[in-house]
Amino acid sequence: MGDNGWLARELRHHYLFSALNETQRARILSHVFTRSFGAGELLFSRNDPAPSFFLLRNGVVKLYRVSADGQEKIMRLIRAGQSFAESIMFMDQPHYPVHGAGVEAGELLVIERSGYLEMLRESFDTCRAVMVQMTQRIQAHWDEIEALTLQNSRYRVTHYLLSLVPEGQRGTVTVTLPSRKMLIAAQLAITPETLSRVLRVLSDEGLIEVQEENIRIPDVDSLRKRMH
Amino acid sequence: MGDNGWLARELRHHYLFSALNETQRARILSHVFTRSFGAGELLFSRNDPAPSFFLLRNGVVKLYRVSADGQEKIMRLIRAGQSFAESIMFMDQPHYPVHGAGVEAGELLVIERSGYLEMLRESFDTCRAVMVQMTQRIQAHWDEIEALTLQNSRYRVTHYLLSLVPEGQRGTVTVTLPSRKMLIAAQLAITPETLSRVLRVLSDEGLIEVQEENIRIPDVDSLRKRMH
DNA sequence: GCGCGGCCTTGATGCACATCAAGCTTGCGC
DNA sequence: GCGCAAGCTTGATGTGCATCAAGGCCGCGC
Repeated sequence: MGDNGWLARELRHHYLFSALNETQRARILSHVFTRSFGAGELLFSRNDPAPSFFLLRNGVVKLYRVSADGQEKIMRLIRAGQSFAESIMFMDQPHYPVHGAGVEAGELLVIERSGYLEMLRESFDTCRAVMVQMTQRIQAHWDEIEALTLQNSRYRVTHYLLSLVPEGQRGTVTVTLPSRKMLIAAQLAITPETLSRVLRVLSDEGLIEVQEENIRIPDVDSLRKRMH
Repeated sequence: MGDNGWLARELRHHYLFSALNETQRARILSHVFTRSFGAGELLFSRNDPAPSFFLLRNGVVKLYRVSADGQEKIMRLIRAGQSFAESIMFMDQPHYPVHGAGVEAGELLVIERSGYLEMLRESFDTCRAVMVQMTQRIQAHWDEIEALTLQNSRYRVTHYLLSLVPEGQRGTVTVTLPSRKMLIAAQLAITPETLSRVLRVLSDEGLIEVQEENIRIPDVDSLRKRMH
């Protein structure tokens, strides 16, 4: 991409690169380029051959699947600083397992699988960092599968709201929904109508107060107690 | 464990150990012991501190979560030769994220996290093998989340039946359900009643023939075509 | 200004699956 | 043999969420 100085500096703080030494990091730059995209632009389709994975610099990206009848489920919403599709590195026939598309225009780093993989061989610490990430991803999936099978929509919405509350916060908190309600519904695997209704019920019960995309939670603990 | 000769021989064929050299494999044995368990016996609970992961030698183990009202969702059913809970290796506060219990009595190898982790540092190939496994697990989770959100019970049951058909097989196949129908239902996140009814419908449509736990599929392709 | 499309809400209706309940079969202990 | 429990099936009923439909609000282009 030409201007490699700040790129190297930027990469230093991401777990995929932080454990590499300067030589390695310099070497990897030849396998990296940037790409910008618009809102709604398709980045890759499910089952496309996957030569690269990505690091999002700014904007928002959705990873999603589509059912036979066109319904869409967002598997993950990517925000600035997050990497995605790393796992294609460890497939022997790398293909993207989901669709990827822009939600808000932005720019991403495209990292070539083969080059990075070679680098991995030399850095156990980076290997370990990748595995830590994958483990966290697996945990998240289990939580989601649990929520989908063992819990109802009220639980899922409440759980989501609580996930927006800063760690360790108690008492009264105001959170801001990080995206349009439609997108949130698609993540929680409910319809926008249901999301709207659940928020209504919660606010009728005095557990939350909805003001546009700002949600005031008078008491985090009592919300947590009444998830079911 | 004393009798280490066959143990070393047994381990050689498992991906967690196959890339290690003899010295390493010998060294790891001091971090491994066996444990036998009965049907229904609890092996570990969700949130227990997790010093070890496991390799199942024989019997069947279920990994599951339980909802507030006692409903049980089987996250994974482990069979002889499979390892599980490896991912606790990469948590900084290792705790089991699910319950584990015997389904059919058997015996498992208990592998200490710390010892194995040290070994990993020395073998990129093993690292890579672990990452490949984790990647496959992640794929499977995405498929499951998709099935839970985008597909109905008929699809899930059909998909499950087709997963029992040997790779590349076409035409007429007979598969045997690998466990009691209750357990299968708990994996597919449906009730035994619904499973029973779906099988009934499929067999009324001539797509399958049910004979106890043996299921004859006259034509794999037409079953695949009529999943929805 | 006005019209239009996207997003959100609210209500009426529908449907897939769960729940509840009863009956059947099989295996096991006595 | 009998009684009993576990697993499976089938039918009747219930319910949570989706679907369908309509209306309000807001931003944008004309």
